[in-house]
Amino acid sequence: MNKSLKRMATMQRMQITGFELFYAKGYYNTSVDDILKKLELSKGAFYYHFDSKEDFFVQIIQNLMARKLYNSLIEPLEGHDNPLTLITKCFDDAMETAVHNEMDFGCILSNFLTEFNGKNDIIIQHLNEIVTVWEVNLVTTLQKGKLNGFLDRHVDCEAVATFLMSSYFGVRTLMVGASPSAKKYRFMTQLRHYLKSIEAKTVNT
Amino acid sequence: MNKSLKRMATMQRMQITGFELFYAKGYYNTSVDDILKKLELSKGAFYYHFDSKEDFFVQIIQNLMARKLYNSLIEPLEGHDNPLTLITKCFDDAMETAVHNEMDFGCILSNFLTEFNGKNDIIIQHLNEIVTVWEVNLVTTLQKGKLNGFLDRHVDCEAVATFLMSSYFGVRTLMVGASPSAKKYRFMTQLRHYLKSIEAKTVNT
DNA sequence: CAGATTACAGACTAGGCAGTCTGTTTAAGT
DNA sequence: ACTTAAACAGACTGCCTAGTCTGTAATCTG
Repeated sequence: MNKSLKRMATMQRMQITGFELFYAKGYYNTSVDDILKKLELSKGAFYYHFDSKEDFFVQIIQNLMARKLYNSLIEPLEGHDNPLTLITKCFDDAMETAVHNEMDFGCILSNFLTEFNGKNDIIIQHLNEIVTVWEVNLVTTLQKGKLNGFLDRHVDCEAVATFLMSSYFGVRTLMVGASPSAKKYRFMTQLRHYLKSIEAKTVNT
Repeated sequence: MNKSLKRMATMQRMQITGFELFYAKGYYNTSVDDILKKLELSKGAFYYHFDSKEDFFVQIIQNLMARKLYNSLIEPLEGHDNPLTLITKCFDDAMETAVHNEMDFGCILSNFLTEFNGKNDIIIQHLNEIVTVWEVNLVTTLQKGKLNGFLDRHVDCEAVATFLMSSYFGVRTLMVGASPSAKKYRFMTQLRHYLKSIEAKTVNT
């Protein structure tokens, strides 16, 4: 096997396992040794490939978390359909995996934002970058929807994006508690209510 | 000074300082020594009054967090006015302190729920108790509002409560990032939109 | 095949952690 | 004033943690 390929493969293996454990147990609550034990690798291997635990996590953000966000919350919004329909389906799908997945610990972004807030500004910056990517995409999608006549002309797309992100972060936190599917259902009914209120008024045409 | 009074006073001092540090730095990221250093007390004092760090935190939940939740999110909803107006003002006030307070690290409940999820079931149980108190109160307030003709007859009060709690948890997480006051403003405009959509339709009377 | 570089292994260090234990001071009761 | 228990002080233990360092096997290169 090519050397640089092997290097990439090992680094990716480490990042995937690291991501799983960090997500499940939290960054500060997961030791480098925990990750290495699961990988059956040694300290030497880890610090050969990464400068520090922090550097390791930053790379996980950029490689794995960014991709995950894109797949679940950005890519589903592409296309020229009604953005409100797309957003509804996108949120529904994202929450559905949470309902059926025992290993779901809430919204990845939201969890880590909470964990690092006030503790590690560098990591917070990297996380905020991803949040911004989502926000920008949401706003763009909404604005396009407005141009295409799906949204009411008076809606503030940035405000809608903030509200949508807030509610999604929050419901994912609530869903880790009891009866996630009931909470999902309740949430979705109200989300539809809200989205309907910013829909283009067909009466006006 | 009476002995039991002194005991209470010391325990309360410890809990207040512990709460501040836990909220700012997280439970797992705050050591008992950190708290004792700020208090200028010793290990002996701490373990004389509390069984363990966990026991200490559970008491903080029951004494300080429960009270804080009541003051900021439950008590303001009392009365026979329009619950939608009360909720709007309640959220606005709760977020306003966050805007002006440098030491705001998001919603206390939401932060700790995230931190302990999957790590400490006992503490999660105690936190969920408080969340339930909030939920029950919200639902009751909304139902009363429906009876009094402020809400549309068809609204699902439990779903509204879930949606409100979600959005509040989430926006508090978002607000710890950049430009909290702008986010607050955007959030509030959309919250009003949403609440208007579940208002009683005066046309029907 | 020789030598150089890569990709690890694992012992080790220094510091932090929750919790224990023994001792000392303070204050209440009599 | 003497006793007794409460309210601490602080050294100590055992364990965990991030990161270092030296050694070694595997692999590529000439």
